[in-house]
Amino acid sequence: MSETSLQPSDAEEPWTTFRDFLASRGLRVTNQRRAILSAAFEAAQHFTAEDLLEHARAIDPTVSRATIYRTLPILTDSGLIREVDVGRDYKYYMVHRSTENFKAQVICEDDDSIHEIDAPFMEWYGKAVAAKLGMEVVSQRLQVQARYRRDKPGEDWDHPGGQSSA
Amino acid sequence: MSETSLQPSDAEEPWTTFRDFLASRGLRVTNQRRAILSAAFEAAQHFTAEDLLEHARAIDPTVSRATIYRTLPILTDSGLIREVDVGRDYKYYMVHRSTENFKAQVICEDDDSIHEIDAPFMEWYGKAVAAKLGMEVVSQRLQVQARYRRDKPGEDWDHPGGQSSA
DNA sequence: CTCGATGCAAAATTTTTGCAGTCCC
DNA sequence: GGGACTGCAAAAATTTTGCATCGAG
Repeated sequence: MSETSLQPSDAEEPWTTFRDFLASRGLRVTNQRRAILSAAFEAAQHFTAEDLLEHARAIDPTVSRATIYRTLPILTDSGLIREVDVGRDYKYYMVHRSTENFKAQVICEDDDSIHEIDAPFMEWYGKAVAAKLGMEVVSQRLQVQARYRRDKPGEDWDHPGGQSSA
Repeated sequence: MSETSLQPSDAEEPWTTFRDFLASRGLRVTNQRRAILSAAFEAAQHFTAEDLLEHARAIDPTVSRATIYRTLPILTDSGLIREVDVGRDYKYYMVHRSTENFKAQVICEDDDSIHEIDAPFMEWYGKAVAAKLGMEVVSQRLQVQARYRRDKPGEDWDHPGGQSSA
């Protein structure tokens, strides 16, 4: 599908969205929040609170761990960031690239990279299942844990270039 | 509580499996491990390590928190227990009822109950997607977070009666 | 100015680990 | 009897919170 993966304008959109969201909640725009947002969107893959702290500090050294933890819920509420559970450890987050299409996540166990695949009918399926139980869908995800058959190295924060959208 | 509360044979099978698994690994059979296994299978829903400790102690008061944490990995390795991520807190585990069919999990946000629904074609889909990426599936899950439209109370450990398998 | 936001550090939670005693095989 | 297993308690690791100060609007 049309994937405007990395374009200068991409850095604008999240910020606009975030700024509007803050305004709508009567929250304030601060340098720390801006730095945290930027750091999150610089991440090629999922990240932990600690990862985010490190990268946000690279942008604004005054960012503290407490602020990271206080900002993360705001970001998830805004829909810009999403929680995911990759490994079995801490909490992981990742940028919510598209709100439009439902994506299946293929999580590579070799390098923990995440590939997002369009799976539109999946969304329909979830709704049907929930409806059968008399419920309504809040969110859903299809996660496939898999591993490469050949050694294709994955890209993380520190290894730019990694992009995955089949 | 009583051991064979649900079905007489149900209490046997997991234990046989577990015993064999322990033997295959050269691990020993202890009262604590037996109590922990029983407690896990008494759970109607998912549970945390702390929940498991409480219920295991009801069976064998000598069970310690450390042993719970040391046994949990063994249980997951054996395939009898499975990790799930329901809310956003601690680790949750639940009994791995069926290895046969792929199940979609409908997680109710109102009461955190989990309904497992057969979704066989989902498995096929995951395999296809992974194959397209040159990977092979290790495991997969479809989780649907939903909420009731009417207040249908959920069943937890202490509230027997809750069963869900559509 | 006003009140939200932040940093720091202490606290709260969940999970892990060292050690000495216990008990399965 | 040997070595795995356990309980206890201290330690780690992650996330939360109180308080004084700072800064956005």
